[in-house]
Amino acid sequence: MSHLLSVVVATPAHAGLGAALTYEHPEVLAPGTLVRVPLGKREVLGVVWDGAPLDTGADLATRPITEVFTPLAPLPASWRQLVGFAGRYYQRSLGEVALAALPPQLRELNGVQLARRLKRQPGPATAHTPPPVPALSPEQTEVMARLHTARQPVLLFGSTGSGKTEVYLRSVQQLLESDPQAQALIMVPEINLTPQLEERFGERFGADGVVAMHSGMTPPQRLASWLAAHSGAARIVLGTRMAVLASLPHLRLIVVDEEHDPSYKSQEGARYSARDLAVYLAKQVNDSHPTPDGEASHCRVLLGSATPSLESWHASETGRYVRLAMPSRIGGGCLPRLRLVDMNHQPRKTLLAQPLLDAITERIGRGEQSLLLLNRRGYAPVLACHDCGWKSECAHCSAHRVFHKIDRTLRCHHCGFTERVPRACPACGNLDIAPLGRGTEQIEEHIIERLAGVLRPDGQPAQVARMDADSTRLKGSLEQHLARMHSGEVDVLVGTQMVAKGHDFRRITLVASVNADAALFASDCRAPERLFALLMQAAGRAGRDASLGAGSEMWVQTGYPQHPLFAALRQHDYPAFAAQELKDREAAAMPPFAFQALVRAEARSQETAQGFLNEAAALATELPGADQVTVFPAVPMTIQRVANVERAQMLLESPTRMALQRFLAAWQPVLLDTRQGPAGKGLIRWAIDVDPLNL
DNA sequence: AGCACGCCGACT
DNA sequence: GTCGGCGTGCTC
Repeated sequence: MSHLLSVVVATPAHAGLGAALTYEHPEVLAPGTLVRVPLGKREVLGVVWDGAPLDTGADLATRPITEVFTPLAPLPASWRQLVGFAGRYYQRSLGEVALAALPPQLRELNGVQLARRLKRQPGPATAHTPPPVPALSPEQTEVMARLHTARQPVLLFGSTGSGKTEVYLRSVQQLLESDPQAQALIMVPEINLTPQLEERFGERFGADGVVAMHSGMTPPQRLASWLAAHSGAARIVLGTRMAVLASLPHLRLIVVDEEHDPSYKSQEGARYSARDLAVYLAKQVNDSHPTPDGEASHCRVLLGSATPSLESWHASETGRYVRLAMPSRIGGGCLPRLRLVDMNHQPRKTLLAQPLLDAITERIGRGEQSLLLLNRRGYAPVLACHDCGWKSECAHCSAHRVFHKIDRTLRCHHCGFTERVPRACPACGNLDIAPLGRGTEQIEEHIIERLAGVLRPDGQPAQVARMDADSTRLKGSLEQHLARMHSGEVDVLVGTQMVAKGHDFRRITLVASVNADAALFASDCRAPERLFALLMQAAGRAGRDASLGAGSEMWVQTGYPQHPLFAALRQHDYPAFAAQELKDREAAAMPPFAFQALVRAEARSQETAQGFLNEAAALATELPGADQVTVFPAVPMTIQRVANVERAQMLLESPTRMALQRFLAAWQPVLLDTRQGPAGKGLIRWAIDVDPLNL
């Protein structure tokens, strides 16, 4: 006698298969069990899902499950609920989300190999002597006390340097001590930030119970971490957004550090927000373990930021989240003073204003470090001919190729197309072609020139370094850069936003944003919020050493010094900035007061891409929820063409999340049909992005 | 998504 | 004569 079971496999929503397939097996298997099943001519990894199979739909014979991964415990209910929710909410198939959440190597192993891997798991923890734990500040103590009683998600609003990490460490410590099984998940926005976090947690709790999870790990490492988390051996999981989809059977604490960071929103595959899923997951864990001793099994979420997302800030205003503030820097260090340079009063084409150069020079003489920020790598964003107006456009994208002086190339940052810089204008032969605008390479070159002859206290000439995606491409070179910075070898560091994030440089007393204006007037409604966060975060790099803090400064070069954003920045007043932004958002009916989704389409021609979207929209007017959803006409994306593919998008807006969700769910089959019909001819692909960050 | 089948151009 | 391009169709 065979039993019929629902099994989820990695099929995308457009494959025309149901959410789960039906297979047979001599025994009933618990939901969450990993299995290997035949699918067409191949064998794939699958997960037994909850609920009896629905009718198979077609009159196909059900096939038997090939193999059951018996040594592995079934994936927990909270994980299945999370995956189910993510699939529904972000409009992807269950199988796609479920299988993407598993370590890729799991697909390649059979049961025997897996059993071998499991045996290789580390044995009992080696003894660990915890280091002396620093005393908490009054603010930290207060926060720890209030954390304990909060039942909702907590927004930890703490300035840079206020000791948020110590609060995370203490929360983990209390958890591990109070519950011998409990697990904690700590997320950071970037891979770069995991090593230093791993070190801090390893030092405090012993390296045995700590594993990392991010896309920079090798497949065997990822499998090992995943297995350690799934078996419960790993008590602490540190990782990037993907870690929220790990299997953590005893999860009791989730920390989302720098919760405002857009990196938490995935930009391919299922476009999920790891921060939002973290909040959902904690709620799931709590709802599925309603134990009377609630306290012990309660799963907390802690969202930390000095500049929270407006979504989280709003939730903490309405009481959905509890807001706990830590306004002071540890050790009494103060936040840097803002110095605005009005570029209208500088000679035209000034790269770095004289007063800024003087301030940097002065610091070099004192043995202090400076940080120059510019969000453009390369030497100049465009190369242009003064005579005929030729510009270094990419042949395959609607974008300029960036001039990289170091290797004399023009590079497209979107498709990678690279050529040597032409000697003369390719259009008219004129020799007078010149860079337009500035990038990190140019700033580096310029500052080296301007600091010629400037000496450090030790009598050595000033050292300048550049840190961006180009200078850190090679393995280990990021670590090298950081080490040179920490050792004090470098006096001035020029870099893109990667230098603004998280790194704790002790001797920086000056941070300068070379050109902030592009972000000030971008059409995207989130641009000011991002700029504010970036500048605050950058400012946080300065004066971390309290003895130097008093003289630390944040310089901003701008053509619009009266912009209200700078007034709030001067006071380090995020609440004032957020209040103003939220007022504007409410008036404009933008998130978090409205809910959005984007449908994106790619085709060889713009007409095809837009035609598909507009046709699908025309067929959607009667769908459930349509009366509460505004569907805007399809428009070309900001960068319309990438690698010879035309891109269009369509914005959807609704005053309620529910209506938008209902509408999207009903619309998906329509989009699939449209894809098959005449309007879908020539379409390359399409995708839905719920709660998009970049419009 | 994979992996088949299927029908038209340049190679041993 | 075959190898191979990617267009359409199917998978419990």
